[in-house]
Amino acid sequence: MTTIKDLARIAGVSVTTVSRALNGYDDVNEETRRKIKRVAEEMNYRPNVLARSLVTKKSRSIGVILSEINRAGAKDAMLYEILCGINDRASELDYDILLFSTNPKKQLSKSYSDLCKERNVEGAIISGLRVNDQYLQEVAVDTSFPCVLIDIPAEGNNLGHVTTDNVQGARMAVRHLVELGHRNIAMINGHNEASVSQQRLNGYRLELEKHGLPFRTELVYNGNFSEEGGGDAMHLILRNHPEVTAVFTASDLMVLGALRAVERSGGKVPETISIVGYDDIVIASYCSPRLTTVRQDKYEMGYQSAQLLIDMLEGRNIQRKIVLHNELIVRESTSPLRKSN
Amino acid sequence: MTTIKDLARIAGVSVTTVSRALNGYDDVNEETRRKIKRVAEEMNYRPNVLARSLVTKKSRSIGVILSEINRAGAKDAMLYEILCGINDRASELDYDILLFSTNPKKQLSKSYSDLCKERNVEGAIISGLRVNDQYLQEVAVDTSFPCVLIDIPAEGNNLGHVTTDNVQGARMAVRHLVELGHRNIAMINGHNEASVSQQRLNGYRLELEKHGLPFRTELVYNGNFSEEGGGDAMHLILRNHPEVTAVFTASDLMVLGALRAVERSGGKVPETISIVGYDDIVIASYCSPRLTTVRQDKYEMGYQSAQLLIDMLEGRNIQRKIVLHNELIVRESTSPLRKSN
DNA sequence: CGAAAACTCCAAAACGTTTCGGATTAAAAA
DNA sequence: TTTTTAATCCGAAACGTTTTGGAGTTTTCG
Repeated sequence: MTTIKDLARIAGVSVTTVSRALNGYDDVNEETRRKIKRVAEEMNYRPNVLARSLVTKKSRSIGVILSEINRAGAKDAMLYEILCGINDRASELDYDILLFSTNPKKQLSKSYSDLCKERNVEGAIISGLRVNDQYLQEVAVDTSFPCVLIDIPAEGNNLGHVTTDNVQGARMAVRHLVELGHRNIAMINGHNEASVSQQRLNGYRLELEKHGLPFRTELVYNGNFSEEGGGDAMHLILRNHPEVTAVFTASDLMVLGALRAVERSGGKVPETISIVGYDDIVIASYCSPRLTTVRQDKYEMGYQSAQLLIDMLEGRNIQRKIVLHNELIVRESTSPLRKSN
Repeated sequence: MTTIKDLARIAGVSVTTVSRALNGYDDVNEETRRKIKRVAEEMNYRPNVLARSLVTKKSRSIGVILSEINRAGAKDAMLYEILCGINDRASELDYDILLFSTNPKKQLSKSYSDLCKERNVEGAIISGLRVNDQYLQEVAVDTSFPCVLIDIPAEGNNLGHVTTDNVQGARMAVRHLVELGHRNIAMINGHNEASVSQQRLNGYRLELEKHGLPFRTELVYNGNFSEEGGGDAMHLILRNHPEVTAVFTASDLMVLGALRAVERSGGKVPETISIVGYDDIVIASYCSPRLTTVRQDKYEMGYQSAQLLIDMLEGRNIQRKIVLHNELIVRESTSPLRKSN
């Protein structure tokens, strides 16, 4: 590897001058600069980022912490799309991405922020934390490290936050069902430690009340955001609440499980029961029936996260909270209430 | 940030001793070591990886170059699963992952290997390159940089290579169709610049010949690995070759498009035409009909890539070529040839 | 008891950059 | 002509580690 010293020697100038020439300072003669650039080109010189970062304290890299990035995630590909967005924007702005995984072993010995500091990333984007994760406290307290959280509301000095409007999303879903004539609408939620669950539940309640329908806690089941959990929840709903003709589900993945449960019980979607999901994952438009769902733009969430974090890193003072809108996609898993129900 | 100097000062020893104590050298008194460790703990000391790497020349990080990591990839989530595998193994072995994207702009100004050298990764895993990519030459010539290629056969000093047995996979698919009674079997392939396409085509031909069936080039269409391309190819097959009763397709994604084309033409899968896909992407088991396909273990490919690269980095002399087996998954998109065809 | 060996420790150099504070020379102004 | 100013350049320090090559003690052994 050729270093800046080699360049200096060959070009017959000092190391300082090479550095300043290559970095575009204006106290170097244009002719000298040209010569240095030529030599650098010829010798295929690449500055060593480690050395540079060591002195400038800027690594131009950001950490991406995706909790539970595992094969199961392939089903909804949510993390993938978020990652794509982050990657695209970061790369446009010439930042590199360090991917941190958090396997259980590490989690015990090293906190995320230690991980980040050690690796000299300038900031981090974090997704998939539960609201009671200990790291949240850590990050909120330690204001020295810039973070952007995805789908976790948190205030703090060096904290940013991007999410979608989950209340609005849930309301759209419920309104759609109400407009189709449904009155007994259950909900399959994720789990209580997810901020999005709390918000979607809230939206569900608000929209019901707006239409003068009672909010009944016994109609809300948690499916833990998993296919299996969704199936179990649906099973309970069918068994315990035969009056229910529609259910709002907090993720498409859970709908997939619910679909099976309905089938097993001899019912049919949407004929005997309407379901609206959340996320608009890829499978949603390929499975049968195709899912009516609330689309979240995961890619955009990633893209905006990267933008926000880098804005923060570079000292631009902008809105630290970004809320994206959702969109209701009507497909085949919902239909008007039939008299026969 | 507390540095090693701070520790030395507080602990009352030299910087050297702190370094050696923390790194487990045995020329430091156990009592001294304990004290140093205690101080380090108290001051929440984290070694600066930049500084360390600068002198050791080891960054304990690997680059992952996924060409075309974009939202479209969410459909098959292949890259995601590969990435998961890489991530899991790398993290188990305590390596960090630097994610490199290759947008067209950068590609022109900087080659992958420059990118890697500049960023001081010790080696790279590369996926998604076409066999005629200029970087392949680059990488084959420049033996100084350890690389593992996924699905690209290449020999070289510092080169590793993991793939699945595409010939065998294709043969299984075709044999399955033959055993179902089909005689006129078309193929929808990817594109000619993909190594896997070449191999699958080869497997298709070999298996046909084994069963005494003619290999007819006019029955092979390229669908460019895209849903749309698969649809177009299927359209042509249906129009030009009404005798065809089964098609082997080089990716599930293309099957999805083909399914639509069949539907538009008034046919039905598998009743009027049988299709077997490749990859076993997530959608394959959710779409309708569920896809008979050749499963590749993408996660394992990633996992093995990481293992192989790190073996190479750490000087272990092992087999540089890893070929995983595929598995035929029979679902609903294939059925025995009917007399009515 | 003296020499060798073992045990602890450390100063300084090195890694490849950037940056600070001038120094030298040439051009412009007085 | 002398003084300012502008244009170029450079030496040395700094970033936070690891490593080299010893040096000073203490222990062991003949």
